Amino acid sequence: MLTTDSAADAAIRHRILQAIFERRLPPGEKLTEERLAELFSVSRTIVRHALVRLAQDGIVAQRRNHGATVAAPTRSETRQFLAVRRMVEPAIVTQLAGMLNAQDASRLRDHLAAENAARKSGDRPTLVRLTGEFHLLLAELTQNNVLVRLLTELQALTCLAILLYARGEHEACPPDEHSQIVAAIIAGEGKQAAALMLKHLDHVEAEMDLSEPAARSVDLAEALGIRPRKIRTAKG
Amino acid sequence: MLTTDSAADAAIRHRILQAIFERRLPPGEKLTEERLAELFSVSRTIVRHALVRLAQDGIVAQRRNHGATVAAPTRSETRQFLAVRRMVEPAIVTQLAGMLNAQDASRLRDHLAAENAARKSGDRPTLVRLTGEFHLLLAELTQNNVLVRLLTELQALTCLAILLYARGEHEACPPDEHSQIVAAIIAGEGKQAAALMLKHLDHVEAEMDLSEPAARSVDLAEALGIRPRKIRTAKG
DNA sequence: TATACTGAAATTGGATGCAATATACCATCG
DNA sequence: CGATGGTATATTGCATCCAATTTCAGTATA
Repeated sequence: MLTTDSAADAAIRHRILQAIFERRLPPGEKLTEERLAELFSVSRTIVRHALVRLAQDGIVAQRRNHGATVAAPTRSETRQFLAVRRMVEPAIVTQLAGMLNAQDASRLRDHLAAENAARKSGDRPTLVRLTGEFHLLLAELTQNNVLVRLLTELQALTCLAILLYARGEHEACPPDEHSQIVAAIIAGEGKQAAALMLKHLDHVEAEMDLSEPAARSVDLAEALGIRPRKIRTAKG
Repeated sequence: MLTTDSAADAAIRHRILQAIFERRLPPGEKLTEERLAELFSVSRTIVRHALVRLAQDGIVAQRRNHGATVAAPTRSETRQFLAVRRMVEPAIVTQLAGMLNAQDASRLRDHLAAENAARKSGDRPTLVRLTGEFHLLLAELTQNNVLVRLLTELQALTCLAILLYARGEHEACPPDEHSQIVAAIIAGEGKQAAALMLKHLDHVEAEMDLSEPAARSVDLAEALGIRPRKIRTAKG
């Protein structure tokens, strides 16, 4: 709205986001500039801009002289994302419960229908994408661009975190929680909707193992009483 | 944290943000790439990246082929920013009320002292900057990077909005509200802190005139029944 | 006098090229 | 056989360059 993008730039970012939502771009995946440039038939300049912007909101990580990779959020960061979501999303559904018109309600119902269809047909990638986009849809309905951008970012990052830290096989989002939330919103019961959303986010977090791993390889060496043997030899 | 910036890029963005906080860069100001490049003694490439990133989070507006200007949020957008702040900032102080250590408390007290000093000495630009940075400090104390980024953006945009829509001469933030909030946080009274923050944000909004202007020049032409006379003459 | 044209200057968008750095591979040595 | 060092390749970061577009000044015209 405020900015006029190069069309190609926006397209690249959208495709990368979609790929993340559908779990075809795993966290940590290298995003080589030239390779992307080929794939999208644009110059590296455009790709660079797209990557800078994705990096700006944390979707890709850029390390100097190492280029860009799909972000691999740490456990600590994941807890941060979810903390923010717990602040914002209950407030979103509270707001929606008081202002939803018929058309908005339809969009929500349609979305739930699409989720169920994907679940029944066993189309896993679509289901995962849709369950994620549910949260985006709620943000969109507030007509608040800041919220849309924020949730887009947080949803993508949560999606990546789930890939990294999910306990065993888990169903993207528990089946009927979305529909319960929608019901509360449409019924105008803001408090109830907020409570359900909070519980929902708790479930999302509970399905991940976010406890800090006790030891790292560094600690291992220490624990064994062995000093790392990589002694820096005289260099000059 | 996740990204390793070009030092110059980060410096440019920081300087621009500071200038906005201190109200030396008014909304709508043109940011010419080459001019910035000279000022910072870097190439346009670096400036471009900095501007893209600032545009990404709404601080500057980029219109295709028109370059970048400091953002001039509309009234509607301003209401959106404040809506998000009302969702997030009470939650922030609630969280802080339960986890603040002695060092954090000192930082808050020091900040209040600095604000008061600036107020007494009549150093207006510093006062304005500090009252804005108070909200950033709260975000920092949560040690949640997403919140820091979000608040940085929203604070800058609120600052710009105040310049555009303030009713008469107003004191950046009402004098003692910050100290009341800090007192509640340190006392561990989360509910109270949240309520005070909410009231504080209401005051910020109340000091602006955010009602939509009834008519625009566009409507004027229409209202008078005059078609814009710039009829495109045959071109080829 | 005010408005519409015209050409020049300024500015941006994007591509390309080069230097710096990291990665990968391979030979050498213990 | 594994580790180490060195070279070649690949990739990134950045500056510069060119085309496209806009803006501005000046001129002509009604």
